[in-house]
Formats: sequence, structure tokens, C-alpha cells
Amino acid sequence: MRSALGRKPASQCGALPARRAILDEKTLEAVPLMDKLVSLCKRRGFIFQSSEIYGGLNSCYDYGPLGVELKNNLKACWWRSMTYHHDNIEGVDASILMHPRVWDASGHVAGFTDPLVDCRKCRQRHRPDTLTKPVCPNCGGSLTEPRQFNLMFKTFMGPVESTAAVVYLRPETAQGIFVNFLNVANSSRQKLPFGIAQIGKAFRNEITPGNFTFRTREFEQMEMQFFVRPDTDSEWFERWRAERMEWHQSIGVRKDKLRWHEHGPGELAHYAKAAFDIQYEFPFGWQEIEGVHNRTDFDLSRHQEYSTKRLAYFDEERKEHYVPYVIETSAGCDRTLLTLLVDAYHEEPAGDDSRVVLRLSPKIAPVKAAVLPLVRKDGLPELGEKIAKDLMRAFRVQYDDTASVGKRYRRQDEIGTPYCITIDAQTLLDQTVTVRDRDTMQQVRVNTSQLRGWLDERVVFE
RNA sequence: GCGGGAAUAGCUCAGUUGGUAGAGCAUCAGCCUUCCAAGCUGAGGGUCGCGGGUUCGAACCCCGUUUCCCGCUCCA
Repeated sequence: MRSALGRKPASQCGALPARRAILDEKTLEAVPLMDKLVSLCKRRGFIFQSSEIYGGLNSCYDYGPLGVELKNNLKACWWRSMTYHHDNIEGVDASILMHPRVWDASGHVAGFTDPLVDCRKCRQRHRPDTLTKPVCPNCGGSLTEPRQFNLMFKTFMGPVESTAAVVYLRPETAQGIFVNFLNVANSSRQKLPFGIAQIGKAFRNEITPGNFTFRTREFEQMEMQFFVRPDTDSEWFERWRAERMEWHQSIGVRKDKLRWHEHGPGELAHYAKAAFDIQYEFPFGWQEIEGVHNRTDFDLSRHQEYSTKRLAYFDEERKEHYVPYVIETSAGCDRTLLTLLVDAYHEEPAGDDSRVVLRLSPKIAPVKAAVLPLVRKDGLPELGEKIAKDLMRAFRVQYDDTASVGKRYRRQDEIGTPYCITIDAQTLLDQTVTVRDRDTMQQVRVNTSQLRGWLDERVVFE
């Protein structure tokens, strides 16, 4: 993709500056952080624009070799924190295509579809149901016929389009959990309160996508819906708020870049009693990365009404039926990944030069360690390859014996590899290697027999 | 959708009045190198986003289109 540089930094106009000058700290700040990040993502294989060889497709992105590794680690970390660390949370993976009535019940067909009119004169767009006169409230010009804008992607189930049923790509993963509430409750032997977790794609025809992968039309959510007794909803709401904020910090996001945003009365969704967003301070402002919402019994009640199946839960202790309340924690997977990259990106002076380092949490980092023979002789490469091969069975590891060791350190810094293992002459004598820390650049000697355990303690999340 | 800007090698960018495309970095091969982007030699890599037009001739001028960025509008 052609990035971002609509505004060309003054330092890069005219004659090409010397390499030192490009890396001068002042000059580095002249290029916006997001531009540098987009460039790094493409250069190193984190994120590419979709269908780039055909000119690209608006708002769609592909994760490359390092991006998918990072994303898998992120998802695994979330999944474990939900379904392994809580014995009252179960997982599901629901289909993207669902019965069309689901979206009637959820309110998406009614609420996600807006008729809009355009002013022929000033081009402003309005909702006709909010207008008192059939003219443009801005300039008095005439308006076009109302057109339907549906934010749900529509497709056809069945090979012959004219006779096929219209179905939607789900605009949120939550409904796949609600429609399976009874199935999970009955099959898992869980009792209230309990939760259902899911990671999956959702699709929204956003009017204005943008800011790299922040707002896209196809995106992945990490959602957990926690079902509780109605009069305990506020208590669980606060518990989940606290836990979710802690989780973001636990994967390495700086505390002072995170904050809560409470939805005011005008912002609240039709289903929500209370809603708080976790926001991160991106270069383009504070933006939502996760929502913690009290959805009340809205969704289950609506599905009960539309499906005519009884979705009430029988509370054995109280000997009564009720429709549970739902506390939702809904995180954007792509947004959280972007948060990790933005938050991890650092430039700092190093020697006479400067280095770019991604300070990703070791447990999230795409590559856990790099094995680097100090020089290409005396059998060091052979020894290094053997060590790398052993570690590869447990971790994502790279082996590199090209160029100077300093250059190889910088390569690994830029992709966030937390540890670099160097094989040197001493390794031949006493079977120890040096392990260099990405952030401090300090080295310690570790016996090769203990290497796997040493890394295991540091890069594997529980 | 509207308005403004941009698009040339993997990345960052040069490219004079219109005359068949360059640099640095990156990558690869070789030499050198015993701890933080040293150096030397060489190589690969571009229908100048895409389509059309003007012209003897277009990276350059014109039109359309796609994508990205900024600002509106929108975001249950």
C-alpha cells in the first residue's frame, strides 16, 4: 500500500539525506507514528493490505507471517484467561451465517438499517424521519429519494440467487452465544452464574472505515457473555470491568494509555442498561478497544419471543424460573492487536545510531527467540542450528547466521523478539550460550541444557 | 457519501521544459568480522496504482477509476 504520507516530512524533500540524518531523533519524530508502524508492518510481514496486487480492497487487511503469529498468541492468551482460568466459562464457535430471524430478534434488521436522503445542492445527508419538511435543513435544497443503508452484509443461501433465501453475515458474534445459551447450559452442566466465550469474525458495512486496521468492515471479536441472576447484575458488571482492565495490562499495554469511557444516556444502545468502554490512546485519539456492557435480559427475552422457545433458566436453589441477565465483555481482536503494536513501538538511541524496538510482552511476541552464531566458523553455525532445532519443538524460533551479530540483534528488536541466543567460542568449551534481553540489551550465560526451561518460564503464558 | 491531498523497486524517496526510470536502505551470493545496524565486490527486483485520451513520443498533460491519508457525515 502507498502509505500515509500525504504530508511529506520536510526533511525528506530534496536531496536524500545521509543515513545518519534519516535516523536522527528529531527527524524520526517528523514522520507520524502510524505511518512508521504501517511501513514496519508491511516490511516485516505483520500486516498487508488485502488484494494489493489488484490495487487493494478498501478497509480489508491480511495478517502476514508475524502478524498471524502475534494474533494467534493474543487470541490464545484471551481464550486461556477466559475458559481455563474460570471453571464457569465455556467456549463455543458459532457459524457466521445464522437464521435471518436472529437479526429481527436482535434488533439489527430494524436498527441497523437506515433510510437516508441526500441534498442535491449541498450534498449533505439526512435521515428523512428526523426532518420536518421535505427540503434540506442546511440549505433548503431539494432531496433525493430515500435510499436504504443497511450496515449488515447480505448474501444468498442456495445456488440460484432468485429463489435463494437472503442471509446476513453476522454483524456481531454475541448472537451466536445467545441462541446457544440452552445448548451450552444443558450440555456443560454449568449453573448460573456462568459465561460463554467466543472468538470469531463479524462484518459491518461501516460508512467510514479507516485508521489502518482500527475500523474495518471485516473484523474479529473476542466476546464473553456472562449469564447471571437478574438482581446480581450490577455486582458482576463491576467484577468484569475490573478483570478486563487488568487483562489488558497483563498483556503489556501501558496503564496510563488505558482509560474508561462511560456511555451517557444518549450513547446507550437499545439493549444496554450500563456500558463502559476501555479506551486506548492511539496516535489518532482515545478509541474503544473493548466494551463491558450490561445487556440485561434483552437478548434472551427477545429470542424467547421470536423463537417461541422458553429460554428461562430454572434456579434450583430458589425454585424459580427467570431469564438471566447478561454481562458482556466484547473486545476487538484486531483493535487489541493494533494497540499492542502501537504501544510496543519504540525508537531509542543505541550507540552512535538509533534502534527501533517492539517492546511486546514475551508471552505475546510472535518470535520467542533467535539463535545467532557469533561468527560463521569454528563449527558455531552447526552448533547453533542444532540448538535452534531443539528449541523449535517448543517455541517459535528463528536461526540467523548472516551479516554481523549487531545487525541481527537489530532485526530481532524490530520484530519484538524478546531473547537472542548467541553461540560463541565459550559455548564450545562449557556448553553455555549468552541470552540477550531485547529491552535492556544485557546478556546472561545459560547452559544449553537449561535453555528450554529458562525460556519456558519467560515466554509461555499460563 | 461530500471536500482536500497523495500514489515511481520490499521500505523511504529523487526524476529538470514531455524524449524508453535512479539513489539510500532492505534482500540474496561471496569476502571480511569473536557481541550491538562497520567495510568491500557482485546480483536480483519497477508496464511509474489501474483504464482511457492528447502527442511523433507520457512517470510527467487531460478524463475516469482504485487505494491510502486529512476534514465533514456516520458508527445499534
